[in-house]
Amino acid sequence: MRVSLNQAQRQAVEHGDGPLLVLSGAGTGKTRVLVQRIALLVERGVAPWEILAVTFTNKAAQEMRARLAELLGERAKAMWIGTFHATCARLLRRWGEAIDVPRDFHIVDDDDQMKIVGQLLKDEGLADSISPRTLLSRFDRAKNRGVDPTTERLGFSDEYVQAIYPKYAARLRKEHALDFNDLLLQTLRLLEHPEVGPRLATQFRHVLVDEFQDTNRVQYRLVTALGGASRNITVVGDDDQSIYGWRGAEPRNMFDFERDFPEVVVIRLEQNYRSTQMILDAANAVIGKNRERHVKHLWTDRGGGEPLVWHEAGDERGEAWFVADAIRKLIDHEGISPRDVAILYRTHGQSRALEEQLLRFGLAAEIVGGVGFYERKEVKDVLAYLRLVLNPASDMSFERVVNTPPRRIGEATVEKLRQRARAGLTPAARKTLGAFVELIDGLAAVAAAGASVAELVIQVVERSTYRQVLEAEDTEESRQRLGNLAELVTVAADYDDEAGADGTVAGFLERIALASPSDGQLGAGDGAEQHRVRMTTIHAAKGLEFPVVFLCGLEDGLFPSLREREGQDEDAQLEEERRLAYVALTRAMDRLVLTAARTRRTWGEIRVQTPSRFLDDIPAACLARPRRGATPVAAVSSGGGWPRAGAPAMARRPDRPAPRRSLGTTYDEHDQRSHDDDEPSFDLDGDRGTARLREDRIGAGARVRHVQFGAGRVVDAQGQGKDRKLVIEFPDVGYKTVLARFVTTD
DNA sequence: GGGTGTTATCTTTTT
DNA sequence: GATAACACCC
Repeated sequence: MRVSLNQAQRQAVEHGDGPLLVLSGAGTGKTRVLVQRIALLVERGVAPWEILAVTFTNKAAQEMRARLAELLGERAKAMWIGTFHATCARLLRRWGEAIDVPRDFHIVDDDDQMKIVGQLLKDEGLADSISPRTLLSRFDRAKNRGVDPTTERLGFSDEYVQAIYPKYAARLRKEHALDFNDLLLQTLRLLEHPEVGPRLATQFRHVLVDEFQDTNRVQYRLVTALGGASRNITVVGDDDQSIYGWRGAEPRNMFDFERDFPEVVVIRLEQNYRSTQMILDAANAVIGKNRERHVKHLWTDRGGGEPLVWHEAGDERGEAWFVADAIRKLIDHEGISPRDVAILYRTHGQSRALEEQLLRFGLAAEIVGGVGFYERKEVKDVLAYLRLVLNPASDMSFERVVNTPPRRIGEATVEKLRQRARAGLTPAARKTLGAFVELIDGLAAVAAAGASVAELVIQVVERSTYRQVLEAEDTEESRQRLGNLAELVTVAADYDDEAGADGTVAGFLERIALASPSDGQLGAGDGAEQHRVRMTTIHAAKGLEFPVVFLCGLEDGLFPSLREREGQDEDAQLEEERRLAYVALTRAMDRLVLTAARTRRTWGEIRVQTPSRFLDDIPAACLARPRRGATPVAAVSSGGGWPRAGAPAMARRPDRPAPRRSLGTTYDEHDQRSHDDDEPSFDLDGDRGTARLREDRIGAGARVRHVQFGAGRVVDAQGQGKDRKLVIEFPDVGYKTVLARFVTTD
């Protein structure tokens, strides 16, 4: 760690009592400031347990704790360091009973929420009216602001919210469950409790908040309430990096803080220690287009730097090929470590093509986020067993596993139980249910006998016959699942080791509930991560830095995402995307490569893409691109090496009249040929171009074969691509409408 | 009640 | 392309 601090940093570190607002641009060393400041507070006599540091992600919390442990040793352990949600869970666990939050509450994740809401919608006969996801986002939108969804009077409240939310809340109460927002809201209520509130407000002599621009209204109130007594609140943030508006973040909180704490000392960190001037110039130019911002003057004494490389490939595989090839050469010829390289993208869906090509080039990737370990079905099943052992009254857990693995208890039986119509059960069902109850009782006995969490997990997998069933299946997938369950045992064993005598099943479940899926990623500590290129969404990359950054998928519609979002106007949305671009660009220390694909396959559909409008904002002098005709490889490495500053290239939109927002355009063969002429080297498989739009070629008169109905003749066809429907006359079954992708042409 | 095959839907982004 | 929901058949 750099020990020396610049003047502004020093001022922030040494600030004494009273509110402090640190406006810190990207790469200006805010984490260092926070850590040093906390260390100094302890040196000055503040007890570790009187310090509360709130971060946004578990990763950030872990890192902060680790750095403080280096400086302070054991004392770091007693500090309150965690995410908002983890901190609130801890407070509620300790004090929640004062406001009737049950001591044994558990936390429901998105999946559970969706299931509950889906079921309620079905019960009310509204399943076709609104999707659970939309409804949940409406709940959240109110709750993010501390408003009860049913009393919301500001416009977006509607009959569905009115109908379902009370039932949803009741359901959670019954299950002793809180959702993520409830954690925050209940803690806020706790702070209003006449006895507990004042006590909590004085417990922390110093409250410090990282990424303050991403706090929502409820979190703002939490911070000011928790630090209210001493007014020793330090908030650190950068409104240009506010990228969680969709989650209710209000960057405005930064200004409100100044208003609510007039004596606040404001310090600006503007010297960037991370990136070259070239990278900063590009990033500043992009963010400069935003209107709603506090203008900052980021500067660096790392002058110059290499221009950004821009490459547009034919399709996403070509893009991935370019990236993988470039990384391979950086490692082989320039001594770059895989660990120094990050591939960033807008959505998780982009990762697959990239990973495939990396593999082809012998490069291992660590994908952060995506389909997380704790979201796997088998893992959730076993966790549901644990929850059921803990709380036999949990209907949600019961319904999840009563027939998992299948033991002949079907929907009909479950429905009877729901109706409390036990009398109507068939004798067979009774017997099976009895056995299930015995299974759970047996597991409870194991737990009561003092088994470790890991042992209990093993018992669940064994006694539920999960292992036997998966072993009998013996497919690639079942082996994978078995492996995941083995991994879960390891995770539990780690927890046992760490928590020691304090470890409980409940503690284990809570840790998992609060962990983001990406926190469950494996491979930590085996040394292999040193050899892995990191791949992550831009959101998950916030706060990180890498010597070399590849930013992929710079295409309008993908990045910026132009997807409509309820409750946020288009301009605000675009500004947030632009901030996201700013975050992405400023992750890079030395080298930055921007890529796009002219066509991209999404949802099995090929679309023509246009380069991102953000590219237009990057000054031409900051961009280089491989010479036309040269293989893209040459530009990045090998012979020509990395492009030099002043390379005579600039980003241009394609001059063909591609419609700017051409998201619905289907791909055609001419397009493909012309692209392939451009970049013949990308065709590695030799299987491209075959059967691309096979479906569209099937029209009236075609002879086709269907797996079920046999051979037939097409009499009519409608739609295109994967949605193309055919009306087929089959000699045996008559006319049938069938999707074109389900028939073969012999 | 369960298995199979067909169809609809899906994607931002995270605690 | 993948997966969850659904319809149909045993």
